[in-house]
Amino acid sequence: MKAHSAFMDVAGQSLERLAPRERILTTASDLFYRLSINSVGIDRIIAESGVAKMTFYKHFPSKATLIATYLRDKRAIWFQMLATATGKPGLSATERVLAIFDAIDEPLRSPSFRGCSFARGLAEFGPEANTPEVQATIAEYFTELHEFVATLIEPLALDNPERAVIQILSLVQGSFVMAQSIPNAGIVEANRDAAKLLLEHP
Amino acid sequence: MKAHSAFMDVAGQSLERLAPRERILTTASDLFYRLSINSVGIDRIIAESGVAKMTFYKHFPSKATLIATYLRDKRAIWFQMLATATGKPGLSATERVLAIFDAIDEPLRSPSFRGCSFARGLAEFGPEANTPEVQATIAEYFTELHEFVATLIEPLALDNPERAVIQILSLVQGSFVMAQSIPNAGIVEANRDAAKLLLEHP
DNA sequence: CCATCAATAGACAGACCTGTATGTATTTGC
DNA sequence: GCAAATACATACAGGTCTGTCTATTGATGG
Repeated sequence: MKAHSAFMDVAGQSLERLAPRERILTTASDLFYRLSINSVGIDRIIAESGVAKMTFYKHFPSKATLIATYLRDKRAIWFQMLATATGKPGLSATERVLAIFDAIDEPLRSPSFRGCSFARGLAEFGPEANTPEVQATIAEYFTELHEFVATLIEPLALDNPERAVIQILSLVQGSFVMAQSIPNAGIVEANRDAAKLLLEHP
Repeated sequence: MKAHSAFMDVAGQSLERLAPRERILTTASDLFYRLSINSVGIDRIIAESGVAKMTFYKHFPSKATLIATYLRDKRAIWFQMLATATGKPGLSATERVLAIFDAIDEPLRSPSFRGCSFARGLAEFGPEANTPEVQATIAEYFTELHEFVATLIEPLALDNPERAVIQILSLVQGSFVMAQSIPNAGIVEANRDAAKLLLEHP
């Protein structure tokens, strides 16, 4: 199953030496995120990843499968990052929640930041779309994120934990949108302050 | 310039009796919002609005023009609603800000709610798109909304008014995203509570 | 009543879309 | 080194996309 041997001799464009499946996913991820999913065609992904069309369709039977795989990869990376940030030893329960904001601060300042892939996915593949695999992947992400934050908040023993979860999630998603519309402002800092107040206030 | 005479005799499907331009806009608005902009073609809008293709292109020289018009109409309706809600006489400065949440509560509970048209527009027409008219319309919306909230918050004479503006806007945009991902929850109520605390707390 | 303009119907161009088919070359495992 | 799997290039099918063109019908206003 391993696809590329050990040629670590020189640092080429990295993409050139990847296995076809990885080249496709890397290219698709870049294009889907920079532009949008519906506006990027299979032909372009095939051309830019330097892969034959039949190779593409061997790895991904349809574009919908590629999209779902793209989203699942994004989800894995994002939750990995979240788990690392919130799981650092020595943090208080409140600090674990606020660590979410610390973790997203830098990415959101990047000029290449284009928002939350899943909120954007929802914008393109809503309830009336005919892509159940994609819609299910998006729905699962939001459920999982909700549970993740609920678990973080639980030890705080708040009067209304569900309300706090909604507030934190809204501040996070709101940060993602705002970072695109008014860049270079202290958006995450402001919303971290808000989260802190909400968690500490009775 | 007037296009339809006065036949108010019977209440038909309302769309049938509108002038072509209005039929196009109504149909496009419905499809763009329910599905997405990129996934709805001109042909479908023409077919569903019951208009000839040349009539469409007479009123809207390109799809981009239609999109921009659609967004400008949405913006006008939305700001009209905001102005009405926040401008009611007898409200305190804080209540005026919170009136935003009161105003969005019901729409967000509707099963047909599909998020903020402009955040979704940003998802489809980002910095790398080749549709300057659309991108400019979206950017103007966010600037205007920012200014609107800043004006509402100004009389509160907060220590850090800009931070409060970001927080309120984030809670609003976050509400829009969350309402799609976990429907039927008290999202707006939770975020109204958050806004209240943020505004009243030092 | 007639000229003008708006709207209709429908064909068409050329590009792009997803997905398939047909061969050829290149790795890879044994 | 050789057989088998993998990836390559390319052409093609059938559909959809935006936008143009022609020709006809219908309403309006003087």
